[in-house]
Parts: sequence; C-alpha cells; structure tokens
Amino acid sequence: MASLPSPFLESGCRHHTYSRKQKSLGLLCSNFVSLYDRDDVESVGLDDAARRLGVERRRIYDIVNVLESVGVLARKAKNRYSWIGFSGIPKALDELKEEALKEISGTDGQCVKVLEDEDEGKLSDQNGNFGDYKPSPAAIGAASSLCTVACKARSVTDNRREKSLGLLTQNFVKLFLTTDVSPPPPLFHADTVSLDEAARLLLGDGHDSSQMRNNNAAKVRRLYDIANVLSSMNLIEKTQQLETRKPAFRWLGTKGKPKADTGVTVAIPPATKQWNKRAFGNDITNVDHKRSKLNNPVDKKPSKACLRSDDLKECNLTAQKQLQSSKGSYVFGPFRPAGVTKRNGDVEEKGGNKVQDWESLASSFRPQYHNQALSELFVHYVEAWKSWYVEVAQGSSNFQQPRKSVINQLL
DNA sequence: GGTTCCCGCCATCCG
DNA sequence: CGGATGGCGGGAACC
Repeated sequence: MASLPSPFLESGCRHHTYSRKQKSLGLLCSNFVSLYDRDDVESVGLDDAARRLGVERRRIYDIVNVLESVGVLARKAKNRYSWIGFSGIPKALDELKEEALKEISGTDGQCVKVLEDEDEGKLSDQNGNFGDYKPSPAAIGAASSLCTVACKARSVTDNRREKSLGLLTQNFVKLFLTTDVSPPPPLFHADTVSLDEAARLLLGDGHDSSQMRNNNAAKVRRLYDIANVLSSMNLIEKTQQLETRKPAFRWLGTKGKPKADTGVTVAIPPATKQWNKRAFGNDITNVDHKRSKLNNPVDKKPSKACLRSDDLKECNLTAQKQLQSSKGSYVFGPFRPAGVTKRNGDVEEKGGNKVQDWESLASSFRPQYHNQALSELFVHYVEAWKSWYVEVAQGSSNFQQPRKSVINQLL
C-alpha cells in the first residue's frame, strides 16, 4: 500500500532536482553497453551490473531482457549472462525474421499455434553446460505470433511468458523485419510505427473491448521501455509519422558499425562475419545527423542509487552526450563522434562547425575521470574513437579531419 | 492535458 | 522457504 513517491521517503539525501532523463532506461542501456562491450568481457553478472551502474536490480532485468532478445546477451545461469555483443545482433535478427515469416505464412488471420519452440530449443541439450538453460522469453519468442496473443488462456506460465518484455521486444522487432515482405494486407506501411499501432498489432488487434484497451495501454507502456533501449542501441530511432505527426519509431537495423574492426571480441564467429559484412557493406550512410547541444544539464541530484557510482554516471553521461550527439547519430555504442556522416551532402546542418565540435568534444572530454573504472571506460572510448577516426579518415576524402592538436588532447 | 516512462510493489518462478 | 525474476500500473516528469 501507499507507495509514496520515493523522493519523500528518506528525505535525508535528497535535494530535489529530480530529472527523469538522467535515469532513463535508454541511457542506462548505453551505460550498460559501454561498460561491457569490450574484448575482455564475456560474462555479465546482474548484481555486478546493478552495482556498477548504480541502479536497482529491477532495471537491469529490463535491459537485459531486451538485449537478450536481440542477441546481445545470452542467459547463462541464474544471475549471469554471457556477453555476445553487437555481433550477435544480425544473427538474432535473421532468426527473428525467419520466425516471423514462418508465422505469417502459417497464419490466416486468427489464432496461431503458439509455443512450439523450434531451433532454439536445441540449445538445452546440445551442450552440457546449458543443462539448466531455460528457453527464456527470448528463445520462446518464436512462439507467439504477430497477431496472436488474444488466444486462449493457457497455463499460467505461458501466459506470463507471453507478456514478457523479451517476447514483446521480439515481436516488436518482427514487425519491422517483415514490413517489406508481409503479404497482402501488410501490417503497416512505411517503416515507421507508432507505439500505439504496434501495441494494437501485437495484441491481435481485433475489436476493442475496454478490457483490450487497458491491455493496450499497458502494452504501450512496455513498448516505451523497449523502444528506449532499442533506440539507445540505435536499432530504431524516434521520428514522427508523416501524416499524423504522431511520434513513431523507425527501424534502423544493422546499419551501424560495431567497433573499429580488428578481429575483436565476439563470441560467435559466423555472426561476426555477417555483421561486418553488413556493417561495412554499403551503408554506414544514412545515419541521421543531429547536433548535440553540448551543454550539460547541471541539475544532478544524488539519490540513493547514485551514491556509489556517482562519478561513473556523471562521466558516462558526459561521454554519452558528446559521442552520441542526441540520439540520431549514435551508432552502436560510443563509436562515432558527433556531427559526422560519411557523406557530407545530406546533412541537416546549419553551419559547418564541425571543427568546432571536435574542439568541444576534446575539451569536454578532459575532465573528471578519476577512478579506475572510469579511466578504463575513457580509454575505451578513446580507443574506439581513434580507430573509427582512422578508418573514416582513410576511407573518405571529404571527411573533415579534426586537428592533430585536438586528437593529441584527447589522448 | 496528453505523452512518456520511472519506480517499486508484489506475484511467480526456482533451487 | 527465500532469493531471483519480472509483470504491472500508479502517478509524476515532460512537452
């Protein structure tokens, strides 16, 4: 009962300037990724993550569930995930697409068979270590179909699974993966969906009882969560629907590039290749391009969650802001400096103040990294940035080079 | 005043 | 049983 809004509890450590943005799932996800996306990480502990990111466990579950759904993580055991990284994404997407297509073709509109796990199920017995592997929402995901869910109540478990964040994520993604191929009446046109639409589609649409409406609203809320982390991974981006102006999301997919490639990390070899092909194949191009306002909001507040890793968060925030330059141009982790696209043509930019950006990037990077984890993180950023820069500088002659001095400053 | 979505309660699962 | 997991919706920040 009476769950008082936390700011009023434990008022002791609270100067109010609460800002939701600082605590968004998306940001948390970025930080999560920054933290674990390195060569020497192959396992992620939930407690560890929560501690290092300074958030409650509950939030980690949210992130982990959607990341698992897109192949970035795989559940290994209680409390433990293995880090697969961005290289896992293409494979996961392929699988999702395949499933989706199967579902579509096997469907004539109504209820579809649910929960008939395919390939993923094999995981459980092909390898002793996975003896205790539970299919988990992600794996079971295949089961539920795009237009199902209104189906009978099954066992409580199935029911619960059906509504899991992971599954919802997968179905949400499938929506995008099938736009180009979906049969006659397509699920939706264009490559954007509003969450509202998405929720309806994922619900099995149908006639709207008030029951359904509630259900829908609830689902939308979940979709916001999902969308936030997916867009922090740059798999989707937020836009508006053309006619309605309604906020919506557009699929970006795997057009990012994971990391300046150098035979890195990556636990799944085939996926790696595939990933690289896609990543470097043809389009690093149309990454959207926006300018970040390089001014830090100054209204931080220490909260109980923040205390331990306060500085980590601060720095991450800064770093994210610089590098990700307001959502749009952020490509799979902090690997692309703000304000640069491959082609200089279609830039929605006023003024060619690119150089200035390098400068400010550098100067705002100087600051307050003063603990181990942070410097590591910082080094990580710089490394990634460096190799990215080299590559781009080589590959594109019209690329505006940052001054040497700036680079040196960074290093 | 609608949209977005954080927060944490509490049902369920699982060892 | 107790800890891990995660659905869920209230309600506040945000626009």
